Amino acid sequence: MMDEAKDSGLTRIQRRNREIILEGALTVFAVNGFRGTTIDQIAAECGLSKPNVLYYFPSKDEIHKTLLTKLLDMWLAPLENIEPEGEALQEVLDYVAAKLRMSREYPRESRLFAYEILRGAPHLTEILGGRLRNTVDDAVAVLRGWTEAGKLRNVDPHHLIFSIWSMTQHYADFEVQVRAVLGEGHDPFSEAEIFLEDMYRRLLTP
Amino acid sequence: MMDEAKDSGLTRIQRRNREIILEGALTVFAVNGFRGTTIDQIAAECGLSKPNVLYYFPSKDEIHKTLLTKLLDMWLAPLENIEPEGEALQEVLDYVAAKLRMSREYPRESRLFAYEILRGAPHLTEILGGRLRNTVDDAVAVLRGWTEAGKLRNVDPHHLIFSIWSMTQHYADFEVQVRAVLGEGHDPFSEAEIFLEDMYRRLLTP
DNA sequence: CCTGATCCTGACTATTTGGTCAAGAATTGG
DNA sequence: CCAATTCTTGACCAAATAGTCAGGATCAGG
Repeated sequence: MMDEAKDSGLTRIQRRNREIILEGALTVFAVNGFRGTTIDQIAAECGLSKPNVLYYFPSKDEIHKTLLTKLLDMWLAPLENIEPEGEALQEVLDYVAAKLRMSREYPRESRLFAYEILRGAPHLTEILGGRLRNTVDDAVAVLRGWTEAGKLRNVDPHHLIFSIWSMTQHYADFEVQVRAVLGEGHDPFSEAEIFLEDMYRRLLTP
Repeated sequence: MMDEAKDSGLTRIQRRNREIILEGALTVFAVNGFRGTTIDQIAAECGLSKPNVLYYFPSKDEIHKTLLTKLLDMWLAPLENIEPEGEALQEVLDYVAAKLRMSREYPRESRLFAYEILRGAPHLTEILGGRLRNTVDDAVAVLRGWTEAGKLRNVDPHHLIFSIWSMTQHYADFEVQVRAVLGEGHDPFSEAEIFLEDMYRRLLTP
């Protein structure tokens, strides 16, 4: 077997089963967290035997790390897609909307990261201070540029980003609470969309 | 031994040791979550033996539940302290500030709740739909009143509350991330205080 | 259809962990 | 100062859990 790039050295079956395992593991980790998840649960979730799961991944740790790094791109993409040449306010509003949409469509990913950060991010330490920080720094620079050009009201760009993260992810991570408080007959996400658009428009319009 | 109210039926030693255990358990649960915490860790944290911990509480579950219910009052107090007769905007700003201060001073409590909600809140189900929801409903009514009286700009009161919760608790729950992104030389909480005051003032001023 | 490689699993081990218990140590009240 | 009560713990148990392994099933290429 040759050892080309990334996935190329893998059998069809390997590719498929690794995918199945990551998919199932994501579901279980998102509900129970790392420590609360057992390999048996993952195996059951994907309809494989436990030894079979461990045939494709050497350990529970490895499954978890693989998931986190694999999903980080997706999670950071909207921030990287901010277009410095775009219309400032609209770019931010688009980012907020994109982030909220991700919380709605990928709540498992949101929870996976939430659990990991809560634990102190043992599997993400380098990334937090490295790639993530760089990405944020870039975005911060763009925001500052817009502010200096008078296109945005002057607010602390770091905390602006934190606010967007926390508010959008809240609807995925704390969904139980949100639903309990709202009761029946609410669509948290579409209400949030309206609220957030209004909020950031008001906050950032010069 | 007679069985009067709450704590009264307890020895001095019982009161003291239960307190020590809850204190130590809070520290450990806040870092590792429920499933990630072992009774041994709790025992070590408080300098007691494991059987001794289990002499004062029948199970790990019970320690956790006791902590959650005990701390819920504290956690909800600021929301209950909103004064309908007060000056609307200032009341909300005070609430935000109080909530942020709690994140700074009681990060363990914040994380304890965050972990619990993330898990789906098995130890808080009744409370979420009961007491919490009522408290929020009351606050929502007050906010609506202020809005109708023209004292606050018209925003969805539920989502206003969610936004305050998520943004303030973010600084406790996701502290690792916040610090990694900001780097050295920042005081996240005092920066957040400025940002949040500005944000909510702007959002809510009619 | 044959053979070597890949895939899969039942049975197993070692460790961790929640919880028990009997017996000794300390404390309390009379 | 004595006895009853309360407190503490070493030793233990049963269940859960991460991970192993030998051998059988399946598959891909020739």
